[in-house]
Amino acid sequence: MTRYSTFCCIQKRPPPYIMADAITPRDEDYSQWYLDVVKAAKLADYSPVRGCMIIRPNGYGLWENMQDALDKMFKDTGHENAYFPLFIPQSFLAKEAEHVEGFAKECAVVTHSRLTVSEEDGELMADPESELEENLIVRPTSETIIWDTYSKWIQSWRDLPILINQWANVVRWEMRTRLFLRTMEFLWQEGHTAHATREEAVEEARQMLEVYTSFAEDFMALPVIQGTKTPSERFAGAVETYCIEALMQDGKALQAGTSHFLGQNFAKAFDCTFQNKNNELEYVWATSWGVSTRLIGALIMTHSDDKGLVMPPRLAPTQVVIVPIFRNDDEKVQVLEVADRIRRELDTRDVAVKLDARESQRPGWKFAEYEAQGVPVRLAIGPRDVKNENAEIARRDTGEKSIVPQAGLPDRIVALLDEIQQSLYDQAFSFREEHTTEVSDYDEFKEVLKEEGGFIIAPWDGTDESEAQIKEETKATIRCIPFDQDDVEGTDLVSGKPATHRVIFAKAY
RNA sequence: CGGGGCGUAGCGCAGCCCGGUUAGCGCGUCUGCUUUGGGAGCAGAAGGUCGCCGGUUCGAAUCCGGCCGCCCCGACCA
Repeated sequence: MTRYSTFCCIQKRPPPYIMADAITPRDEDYSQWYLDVVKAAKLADYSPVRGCMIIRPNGYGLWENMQDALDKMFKDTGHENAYFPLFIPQSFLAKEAEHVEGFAKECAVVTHSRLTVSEEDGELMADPESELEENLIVRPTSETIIWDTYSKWIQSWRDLPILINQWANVVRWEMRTRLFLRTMEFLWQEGHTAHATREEAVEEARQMLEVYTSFAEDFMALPVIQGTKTPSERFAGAVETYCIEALMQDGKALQAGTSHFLGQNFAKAFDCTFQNKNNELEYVWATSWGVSTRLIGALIMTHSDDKGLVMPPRLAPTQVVIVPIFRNDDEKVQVLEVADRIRRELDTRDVAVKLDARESQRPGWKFAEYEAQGVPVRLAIGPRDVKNENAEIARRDTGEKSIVPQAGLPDRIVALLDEIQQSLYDQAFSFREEHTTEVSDYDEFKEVLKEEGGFIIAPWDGTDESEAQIKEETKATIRCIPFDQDDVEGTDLVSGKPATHRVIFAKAY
């Protein structure tokens, strides 16, 4: 159908030039590269409070698109949104033994309700008179307040299941923070469901892991491996934690989403029972599942390059930017007419398109700026293009540029966005394949870990001791036990005992 | 909590060792003209209680003491 299907590359990559926001190359300092990209792409800023971040419009736009896609998937699987409070009575957290142990060390505690001016030094201080009768904690996660509530909502099997999600912020007082990857306050969604049977709850937890997998792969272009967490990596209070694990460009693993089968632990802690069809009183079965703004960190570290952010088209707040080029008013009128016509055409095709007609910045500046910000496709239209009825297309992922006719441009762009989406996935998938190694002995394990990192598949005897020893000696942890394991061969790397599972080891974020 | 680094203009830094004109440079900002197909050029301008408190001194960004904050690397974690 498309008459002009051949892209002609008219120019190679431009030589490096001095950039306003220089980005440290990845192979020089990966950690600094990440911070430079976040800054150059205007995703986030540091806040006056250590460990917190200001999410800028570019970053928040990404999050909004993630929310839209996920929210639709949650609704399609029967969930409803609700909102539970930020403040939780301190006593609630103590009710589930493992849960309190897991979170007690990182809770922000509210002890007073007002400020007053000190008589001694005139400084503002918490008013001693206003000390709360019971401390409040800022939610690190909402299981406790939700199960307190569910215990009031649920009496009968007729009240089940409850399938609720909430979009919220949570606070975990972290020692060491990194923008998006680990911040003291972060945005997330947390699903909390209540079920009549164990089977149904397990099925729910597995279903939501599938939802996360689809989201990661189809929207983020992020290939992930599904599996189960080992007991040591399990969520505090869960019976089983399922996860999706992704591999970043530096060879480190990142947990991209978790889904927990909570058994009856929280039901017991909050006395949440129901009468079943046999007229027996039974504890409710639970799940919880979440993904956070950390996914933005995953997205950055999976696709971006030394020129800045690379966004997958399906999540990009701006998918196409049009940069007009002109030297005088005559050219301006002609160029903008064409540029705006193309903008409208793309708009009717539901392409998120932006025409940047600002005259305060020059075209070259805009090229660099949108590349740093990761906009998937750039169209440049100048006097030559008006005359020849062409446009210049540049794709962010490969840097490829081509001159194409204006006729049929919307179709071409829509197809190109899909192509870029797929190409990003393929590239990330190949990278993961190339950096996944199967080993059978400990020396080989250490060698691979040291030389190239990545995912290392190895036999494990299922004991905490082996896992702990390997972590102690190499810093690598078991990221997950992949699903569907039949015959497991080989022996544990350190104990030499017969393996019970083949697991994925990696250094992790 | 350990190790390292840093606080001087909106941002990035120099000056500090060896105290002494009016605290300087780059980027950015503002004005004007020329420019505009890969981060423009020239000319001019604005912008600072040198992190905070105290001490030494005729005189402190600089020396001394204390405090505070932030970033990076580790231990802990999504």
